[in-house]
Amino acid sequence: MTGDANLRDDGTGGAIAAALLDWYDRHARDLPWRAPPGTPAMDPYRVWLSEVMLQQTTVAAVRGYFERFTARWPTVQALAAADEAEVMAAWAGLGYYARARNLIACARAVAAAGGFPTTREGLAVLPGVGPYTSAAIAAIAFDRPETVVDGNVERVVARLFAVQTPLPGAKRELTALAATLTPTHRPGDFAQAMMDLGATICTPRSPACGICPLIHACAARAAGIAAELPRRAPKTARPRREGVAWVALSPEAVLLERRPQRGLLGGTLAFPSSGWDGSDHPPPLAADWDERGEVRHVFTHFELRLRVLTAPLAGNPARGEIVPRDGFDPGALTGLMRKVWALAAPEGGDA
DNA sequence: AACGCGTGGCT
DNA sequence: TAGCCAAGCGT
Repeated sequence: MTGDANLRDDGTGGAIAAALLDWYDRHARDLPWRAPPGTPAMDPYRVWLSEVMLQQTTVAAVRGYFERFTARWPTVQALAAADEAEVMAAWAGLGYYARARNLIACARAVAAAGGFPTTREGLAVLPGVGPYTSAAIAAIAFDRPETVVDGNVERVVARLFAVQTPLPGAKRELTALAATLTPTHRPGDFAQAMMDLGATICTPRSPACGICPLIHACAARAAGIAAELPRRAPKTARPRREGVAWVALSPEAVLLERRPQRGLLGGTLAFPSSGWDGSDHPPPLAADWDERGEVRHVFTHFELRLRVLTAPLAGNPARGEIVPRDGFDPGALTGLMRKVWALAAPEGGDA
């Protein structure tokens, strides 16, 4: 139960791993995709699915999606056989939709190969599986001593070693330092412990150093600069874009379209729109459009103000697809398009 | 090597 | 309110 077994005998690294694993045994968060501390290997499908969902996404946001996905598609074979539009609809609202497209491609490649690769190098070839995710699956699902470096680990390591180099340039340096800490025993628990520590104690703004299991090893704490690390290069301002969304509807149907596979909101279901994403379209329908208000939405690299117009759905639209109202689920829309629907819908948002 | 890519919670 | 940040990847 304690972290005293098979420690590396190279001094600091082993002692830090031991202290962290001991803390993890007592304080590991209870998460739907996680086995109890000490469990040697976890189902690679669940590890992969959760890790892809967690890319740049909070635990709170992922929980429900993970439960729904695993209930509906319990195995990678089931997911590989799923209809693409159904997977996109199930992913809708979670963001970064290239992940959903890569998820399908990855599931099909894995199912065709008869299972997941068991090494970091083999995993890193899969679509949507990069340096972080390949190391995480190798460590957590296959008990390999790989070093997992996400935003939490970068912060914890920058503080432990008082690294002053600003991110993202410090990435290589921090990865090398993190590797000196990785134990050969329980590498998956160690990786998850580092991320739990970063998420709950070694937090960005005001770290709870008073209850940190690594306080005696932390150079930044000793220097009184823990909250200032990691340093980051200044960010560029976020520009504002403007556009229009057209919602054509009748009592029986709504006009929707599938966005191009690549690019912004690629492959998702949307109302026809223009002027904000590089496109320049006329309205999909010649009509007397009614102004319903403005939606505000913040993307990673720009802020959007989208005017929402409605009109009766009649005649032959120049683009889009006429979808029956009883076959239209607003839950299958992205966050942005849900806001558009909330303004346009006759009864405050439900289909 | 930068940049494009969503969304929501917290301060 | 406006900014910051989150279990990153692909190009």
